[in-house]
Amino acid sequence: MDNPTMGRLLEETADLLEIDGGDSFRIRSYRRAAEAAAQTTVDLVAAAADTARLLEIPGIGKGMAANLQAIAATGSLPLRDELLARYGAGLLELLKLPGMGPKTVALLWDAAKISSIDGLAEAIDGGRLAGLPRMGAKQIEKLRKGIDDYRRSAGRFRIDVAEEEARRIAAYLLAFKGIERVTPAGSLRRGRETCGDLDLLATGPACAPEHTSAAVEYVAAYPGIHDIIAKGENKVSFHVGQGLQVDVRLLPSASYGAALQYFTGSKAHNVALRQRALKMGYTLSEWSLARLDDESVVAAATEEEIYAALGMDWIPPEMRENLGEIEGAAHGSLPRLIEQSDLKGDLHMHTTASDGHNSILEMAEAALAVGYKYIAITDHSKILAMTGGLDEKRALEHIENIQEVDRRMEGRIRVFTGIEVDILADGALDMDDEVLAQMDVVIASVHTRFEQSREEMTARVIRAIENPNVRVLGHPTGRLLLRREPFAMDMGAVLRRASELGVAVEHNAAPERLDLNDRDLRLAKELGCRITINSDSHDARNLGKMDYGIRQLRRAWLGPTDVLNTLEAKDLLAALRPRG
DNA sequence: GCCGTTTTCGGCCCGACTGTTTTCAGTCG
Repeated sequence: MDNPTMGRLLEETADLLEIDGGDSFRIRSYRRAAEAAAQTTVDLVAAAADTARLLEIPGIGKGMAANLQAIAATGSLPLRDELLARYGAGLLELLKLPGMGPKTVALLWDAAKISSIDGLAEAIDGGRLAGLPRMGAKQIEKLRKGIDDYRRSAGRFRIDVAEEEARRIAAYLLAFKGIERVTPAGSLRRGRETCGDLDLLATGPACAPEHTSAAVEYVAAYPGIHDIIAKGENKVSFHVGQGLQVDVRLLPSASYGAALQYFTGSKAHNVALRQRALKMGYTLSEWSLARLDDESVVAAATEEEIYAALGMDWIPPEMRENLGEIEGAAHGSLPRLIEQSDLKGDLHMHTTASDGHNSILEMAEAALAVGYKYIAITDHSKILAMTGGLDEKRALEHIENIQEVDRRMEGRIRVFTGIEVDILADGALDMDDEVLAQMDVVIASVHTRFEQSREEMTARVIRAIENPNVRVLGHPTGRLLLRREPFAMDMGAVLRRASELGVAVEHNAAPERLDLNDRDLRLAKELGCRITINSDSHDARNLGKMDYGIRQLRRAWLGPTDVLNTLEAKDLLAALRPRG
């Protein structure tokens, strides 16, 4: 079992304890320990034999060390099992609904024995919630909408979750003699934000036709399998623990390229490509590109050969949505897409001054190690009290501390001053202008939710970016992927105003956020909006982890010149909207 | 349940919003 899984068990135990009405400080301990388990670099299973080693991890005491040892030994935690037996796993799922916390879950359980999302939906339809404490018409309507949203997103998995699973399975497959290559296809390869299922293509001598049985058995023995859906000659389908469906296909290397092309999609891209093939006298399938007249194979082993035979440049998977890439590839006019190595800095990160895990110096050192030329330190402002957000006095002190580190780095890396200031309900900023005017990078972000109409939300954000101190609009849509609906606003109007003002719009690279969706990013590019991609790191170890965000930018065809933080440090501040 | 003392017990991130509450509980960031 890996550390994140152990952390998840502790986190679920905390949720169950909260539903159970347990001591809030004990619950917090479980959450802290869950976080610690997920974050630590210590291999917990290996360390389980050595209690002292576990106790060195902050947040792990004697009780939690025993819990971790129990998990390492048995794969489960007695307290969690006991609570699960009492309440059922459905309650954990209920907690995922927006506006649904442990108290409400407990109330629904106590008063109506509701123990799952389906049960809740039935109770709402049957009118059984009316009359319960705190269950007015509005509340019930909110729950109904929450269920609809949840069901719509259920079955899809965040790209980083799917990719992590793909990595684990690929490592397992590659350990088999005769499997030489494993490639994820489908929406994961195209870099979509979420994946409905996972397509893994494997090839090598063990995948040759009529010799696959040993490899098929090996795949079916993957330890992470929850249940097997289908097992055939060259394909095994199964669910893994979290419900993700995985299809592993074993393919001969001779047709690997054709299969990769076919299973990468998208459907629209493939349809258009096959039409082009037909016009040229070919037929394209998952096995090969072949001549229509004598069925002789023209290309099949690699994607490059196939696209070349169709008179096209190879197309990066992120572009394969039939949005003009086929014509571009045929004319040799596809743009060069941005790559991680183009980035020279990161303008959004947190330190221990608010809710980050590392000091300014540690962030600077980590950024240097990643190869950046500059960073901006942007801790939260005071309204986010829970994060230890900065008030004016602390913000001014923070500026001095940042400048001190900048001096200490002696030009090896520039450390810019900054803040992530919250946009209040009326569009005012959560900090005095005189203080903001002293910052290099002022990111204005929406965190706090108000019941606001689309018009009010749009006006709120536009008023904020009109403040002359604001240089970047931070994670603009407030999207937490698969969990909450976005702040509803007119993104077109916001992006248009931002481009007029010269305010850069951030694409937050954290995989749970990925703020701007494909459409927003294409619109931003169209409008000539300045775009910056930032990690929003709360931990030095996340600095430089931009791959998911970069892939979103690539999906919108953005190149190095479209993104601000490909600039050198000396050009960056000038390129940002002039201050004040 | 953890931690750091005040060294074996008491503190543990806080403030704002929504809906239902007629004085506040629950959720969120």
